[in-house]
Amino acid sequence: MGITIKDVAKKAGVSIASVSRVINDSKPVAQETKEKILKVIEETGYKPNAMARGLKKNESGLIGLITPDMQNGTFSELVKGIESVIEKNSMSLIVANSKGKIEKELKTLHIFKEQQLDGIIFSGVKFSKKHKNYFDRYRVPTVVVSQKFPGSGLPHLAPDNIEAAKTAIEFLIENNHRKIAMFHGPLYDQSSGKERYLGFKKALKKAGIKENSDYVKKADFNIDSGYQKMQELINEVKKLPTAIFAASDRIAIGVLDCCVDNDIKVPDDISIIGFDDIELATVVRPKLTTIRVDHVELGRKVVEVLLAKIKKEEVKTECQKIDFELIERETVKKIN
Amino acid sequence: MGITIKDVAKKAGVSIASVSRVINDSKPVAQETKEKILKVIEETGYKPNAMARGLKKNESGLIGLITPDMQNGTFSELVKGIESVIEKNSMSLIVANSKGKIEKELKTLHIFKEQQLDGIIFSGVKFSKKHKNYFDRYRVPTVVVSQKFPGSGLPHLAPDNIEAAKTAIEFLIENNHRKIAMFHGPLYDQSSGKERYLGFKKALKKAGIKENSDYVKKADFNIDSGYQKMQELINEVKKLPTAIFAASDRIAIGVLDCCVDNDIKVPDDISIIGFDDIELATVVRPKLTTIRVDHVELGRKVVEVLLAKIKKEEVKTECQKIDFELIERETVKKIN
DNA sequence: AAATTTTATGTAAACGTTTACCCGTTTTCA
DNA sequence: TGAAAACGGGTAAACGTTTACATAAAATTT
Repeated sequence: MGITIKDVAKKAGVSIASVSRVINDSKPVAQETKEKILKVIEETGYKPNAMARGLKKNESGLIGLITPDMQNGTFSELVKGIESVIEKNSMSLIVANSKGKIEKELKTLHIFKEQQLDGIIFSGVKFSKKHKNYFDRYRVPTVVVSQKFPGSGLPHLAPDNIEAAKTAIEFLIENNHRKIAMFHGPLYDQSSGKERYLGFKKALKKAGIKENSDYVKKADFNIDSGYQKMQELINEVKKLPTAIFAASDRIAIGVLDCCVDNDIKVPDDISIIGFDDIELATVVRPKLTTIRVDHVELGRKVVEVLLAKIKKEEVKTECQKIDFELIERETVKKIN
Repeated sequence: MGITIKDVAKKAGVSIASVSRVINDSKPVAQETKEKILKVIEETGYKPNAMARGLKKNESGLIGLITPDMQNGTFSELVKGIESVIEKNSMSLIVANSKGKIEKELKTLHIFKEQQLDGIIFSGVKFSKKHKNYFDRYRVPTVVVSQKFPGSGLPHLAPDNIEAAKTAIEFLIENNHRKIAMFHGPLYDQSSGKERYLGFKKALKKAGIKENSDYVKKADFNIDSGYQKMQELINEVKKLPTAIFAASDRIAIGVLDCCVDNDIKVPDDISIIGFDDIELATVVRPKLTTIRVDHVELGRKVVEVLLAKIKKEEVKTECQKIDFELIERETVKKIN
């Protein structure tokens, strides 16, 4: 079928060893021979078979990414970052969408194991016993992104959610907001949702503001959920807060929608601040003030850590922090 | 290092052939032996090495997707469709982002070739001589998605852009719009941009409306470009059209933005209709009337065709059409 | 009961690489 | 000039599978 190293060797009148040596330049080969071989490779369009090579060298040149959600908006940035460094090392990326289902995650991990992936970038929602079993059993180099999985022993990169949330709230406080609501995400242990909530509490405490439990709601990270929670808030509460901190831009946009439908003016009647800075944030009117996390950089760093782990370098398992930045747009009112 | 078929065989006291047979159940094995082997596999957590298998069977279980843009909004739907059927066949998906750069595309194709991918889903912007050379030389099963590449001889799936565009325009005409503008995309031969433009012309002709060349502009498929072209239109033209057909939702949203900034009311002063139905379309206010293309289905069908091609079944190279649907929302005014 | 078929299993040769090991030439240097 | 070192390149053994072929045992037929 395809052209193999043997064909090249024969055509060039050398041994396969020599061909292999020039391909990988793993050992010196006489200039003349080298050129002969290169020419044949050029002519025949020979490409080494990665499976054979992988079998021999025990590496596949493949990195796998497991994500709960490709719709996410931050996903494509993350991948951009990942690809940029993966490519430099001439590896390829396999993506799999787990939809947040543990079963799907585990299944994908199995496939990845079979495919002999060199490393895995794991972005899950929850870290279960089953995950732990898996990672303990098959020791594929893995790094976790975004979420924290305590007890996994896996290195882990994420923005400093606590600090970032604190920054958002402090911004509101600086602008004289006192009645601040928060719509946080699911509160799994050490999840980004929880951390953002912690940051919220911390900032409030520091400013000596008492948390009002009527103003705190759990949402899922999507638009509909944001809308729904806002509607609940409007129905339940006598006096609306002056500002709402949403744990994601999607939630924030749902809130915004709901305000429009209820004739609540943003930011005049109520201020909103989001998290992530996805594309939607600039498309919506008024444009969303939010916390921007550099997911391209996140992607890059993740792969760097992963590569280090693959090379068996020592890698610290604590969280590495990614930069964030408050992006001031149009949804926060400066109160006098 | 890892557990191999040999280890399993030894532990179970059988030959590796038997183990292989129960893994693939390629030949009958006595119930008793089978159970013994299965037990050992269970205990050891043995996973067959896909590289070794691939080397032998000459297939990798990998499908590659080359896309110019993962940011696209339709991308994640496409992948969802692709994954759903890929998964059923226990294969995996490799994605690569070409950013529309031919060099990157070619490079990726080379990597895919090395990795012995079983098939390629190619979504490019332009089909060059170099692409042709490539596909002629390495005959990897490939199907093209979205764009049409005349002369490539590759099977190809896409929505019926001409009909879809025609439907959009006819909807405007039914609602008594006569002065209709179009912001189309790049007009490469048989590109989706061109086809949508053709549909526009066709509908106009059928209704006996003369095309006004001042109203036709080339945009790129993004928000900024839509904004810019709209601004040009406003500056250049004495009398604005009553409706604008944008070749993508992103263009449409740029137009919408520009209208807001110029105090043009949508849809009262001007109507807008988009194409794709990405998430943004429902987030923007007023919500965008658009042509929805079922990209999940597109993804599914693409893989089905690809799988057929991999199995060397005869596949027609003509375009296969994907359903579309006009989604009426809030940006088109019904004129009396 | 012998001859035949069926069934279950094992043996060994591929698949296309990389690489340890070997050997013959040439160069270097005392 | 001869011994040692350096160099270039070949041979063959792995890597972990699948599978054609062979063979022994069991089941079936005559």
